[in-house]
Amino acid sequence: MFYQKLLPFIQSSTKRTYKRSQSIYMEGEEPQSLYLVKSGLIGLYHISESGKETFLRVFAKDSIFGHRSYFAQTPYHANAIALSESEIHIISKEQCNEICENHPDLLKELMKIISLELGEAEQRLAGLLDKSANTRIRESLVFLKLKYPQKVWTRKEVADFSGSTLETVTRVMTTLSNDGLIQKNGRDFKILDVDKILHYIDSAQG
Amino acid sequence: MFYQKLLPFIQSSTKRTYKRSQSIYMEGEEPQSLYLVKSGLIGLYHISESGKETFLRVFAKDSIFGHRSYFAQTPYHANAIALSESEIHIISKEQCNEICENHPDLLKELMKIISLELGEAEQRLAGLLDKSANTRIRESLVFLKLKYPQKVWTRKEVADFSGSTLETVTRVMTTLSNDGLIQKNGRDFKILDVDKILHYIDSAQG
DNA sequence: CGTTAGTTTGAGGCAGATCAACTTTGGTGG
DNA sequence: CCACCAAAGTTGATCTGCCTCAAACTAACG
Repeated sequence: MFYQKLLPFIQSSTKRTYKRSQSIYMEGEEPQSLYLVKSGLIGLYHISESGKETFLRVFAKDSIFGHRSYFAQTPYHANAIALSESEIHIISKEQCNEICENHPDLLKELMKIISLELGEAEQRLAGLLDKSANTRIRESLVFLKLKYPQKVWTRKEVADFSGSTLETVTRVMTTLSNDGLIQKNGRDFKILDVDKILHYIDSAQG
Repeated sequence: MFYQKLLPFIQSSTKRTYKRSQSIYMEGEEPQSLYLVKSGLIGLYHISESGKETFLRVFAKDSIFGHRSYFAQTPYHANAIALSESEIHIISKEQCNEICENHPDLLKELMKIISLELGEAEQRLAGLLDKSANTRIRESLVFLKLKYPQKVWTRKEVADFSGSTLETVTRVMTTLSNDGLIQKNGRDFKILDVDKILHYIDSAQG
């Protein structure tokens, strides 16, 4: 795996800790390094002038981030924010260059990662146009909670990820809970029936 | 530039011609090659089960496509369709492998291309959520027509690119034409005042 | 010129955003 | 351990952008 191959470079790298809501980098800044998540959860957010927040990507243990801007050679197009207490390895530009020059296998691995990310982004782009908010919210609940079960996802985070609002997320969750498809525990929740959540007949689109 | 570096590999590659609306590859197929546009215009489309078409990317002279699926090692996630008569070089999987193994500079170049594409996709994703259809249509008109002026863009193509409908595109274009910001010539149109088109006060969002 | 693909215009409806007021949760410190 | 309070969640009522459906029109090409 990618992370394994990267290990030798991490030995000599800086490690930093971030608390929830702390920013690792901000849109517009020049990329100076790559980041590797050692523990915790990082969210990549786009924030528009009007203040609308869009939750673009999640990074968990062993994921890298900051790679897009590094290779595009453009300023960051979004903000990286800790979603929970996180430890991050910071890989310097010099180390990155060394990797690129002398480790084509790692480069190819990175290529695969970014290709998958582009696929996901375009899939979501299309989904925003042909799926109802209700459907997107249900898919996001399943995706986020099954992939990162330890995290207590807020309604706002689900809303920003699904492209909706926290009020609408609340309403969908209330319905799902009443139908016994999820179980609410305080602010947290549990997925009870993945299939029914995803195949729920959405009156908005049959 | 990328295209220049790729030239040696193209000499021995197959060349094919596609008519407007002809498909180069379809979603779900296994990637067998990379494609390089020699002339014409290619559109990458996602088509949902309900039939909704989303226009993801445009490829003009000297752009490659098919690279995302090739490196992600997944089936194509979208359809590549000729938007006008086009000549395409087809670079075989074997040649691709050879490039990856022995030409890290080309690989890094590809990395940059795909990083920029991911940035654009995520920018558009966020735009769908915080900009009105009206704004997105005006931006798309400017982007598509200024970047590819020779192409007579249909209302449907603009709609699929902006995430809207052809009726709404028609209405926006009628307004812009009445205000003297674009000039309609039959089915084609000309951009007259980029700044005013983009800074148009959208009553929907100020 | 006939035919098809593309465009225009109108009328109607609704998903879900927005605004607002209230309740609950869970961490903090006295 | 309890009281407090900021952060998060709930619920209701309203409003609208623009999608959808429908029907008539026109460009462009063989």
